[in-house]
Amino acid sequence: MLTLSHPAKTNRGPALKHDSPDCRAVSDVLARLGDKWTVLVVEILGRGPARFNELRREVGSISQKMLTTTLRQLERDGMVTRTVYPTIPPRVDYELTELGRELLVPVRALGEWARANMATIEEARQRYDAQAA
Amino acid sequence: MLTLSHPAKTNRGPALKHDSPDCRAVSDVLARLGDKWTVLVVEILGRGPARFNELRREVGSISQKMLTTTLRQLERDGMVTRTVYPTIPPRVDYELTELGRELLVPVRALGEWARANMATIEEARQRYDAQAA
DNA sequence: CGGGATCCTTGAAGATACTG
DNA sequence: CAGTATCTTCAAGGATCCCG
Repeated sequence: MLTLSHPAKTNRGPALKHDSPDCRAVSDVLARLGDKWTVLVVEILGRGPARFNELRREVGSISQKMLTTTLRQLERDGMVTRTVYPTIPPRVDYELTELGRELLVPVRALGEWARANMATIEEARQRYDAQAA
Repeated sequence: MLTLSHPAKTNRGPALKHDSPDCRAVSDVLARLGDKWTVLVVEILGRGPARFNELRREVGSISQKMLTTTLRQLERDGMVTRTVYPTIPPRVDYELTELGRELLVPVRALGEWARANMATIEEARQRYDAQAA
C-alpha cells in the first residue's frame, strides 16, 4: 500500500538523485500551483464558496474547460468540495476544504514575497536585456 | 518608466479582473517556480556555488539545454550570478544572489507544507479515484 | 446552469549533434 | 567544459459544439 511502486516513467539511466518521495511530492505540488489557474481559483474560493459560473466570471478569462479541469484536480487532491444541488437549473457549489485553506497560508507567503520583490526582479530583467542587446 | 504599458496581449473582451500588476507578478513567479527544474536548481545552489556540469550531475536527469535555459532565466531575474573564468578548459560558476537566497525562504515553507501534507493528498486522490471507477 | 466531447494551436521539454 | 543549434515530441490550454 505504501510500497511506492510508481510506474518508472520509462526511466533509462541511473535513478534520479532527487527522485525521493519527498522531492516528487514537492515538485508535484509546485507543478500544480505553477499552472495557469489553480492559485487564482484557490484565492477566489478563499473568499468563500462559489458556483461554477460565478468563478468563471470572477476569474475573467478562463475557458470553462480549464475551470472544470482545475476544479476537478483540486477536488481530487482534497482541496475543494463539490456540492451538487439537483435542481432545475442545476446548481453546483465549490468550497475550500480545511486542507485548501491551509494551502493558502504558504501560497500567500510566496505571493507576499513576489509582491515585495517584483520591482527588483523587473529591474534585473531590464539590466539583463539591455546588456544582452 | 513605470507606466506599465504592457503590450495588451491581443486581449479581446473586457479586461481581466485579476490582471493587476500585482497578480501578474505573483503568477509570473509561480509559473517560473512551477516549471520542471527551477526550484530544484535553486535548492542545490542554496548549498553553495556550483559549476555547470556539477549542477548537471546533482540534478541527475536534466538535459543540458534545460539546465542552460533554467540558469539563464534565473540570471535574468537576478536570482543567480554567472561567473566565467576564461581558462582552458573554461569554467563557469553559478551562485545564488541575496535575492535568490531570500526566495528560498517562502519556497521552503511551501516545501514544508507539501511534505507535511503529501500523505493527506495522496489519500484524497485514492478516495477520489476509487469512487470514480 | 454546469458541464462533456472534440479538435487544434502552441510552447515546454527532450534528444541529438556540433563547437570554442 | 560549457555551452549553441536543430529537430521532434507531448501535454497544457483554448475554441467550439452539444447535452440533461
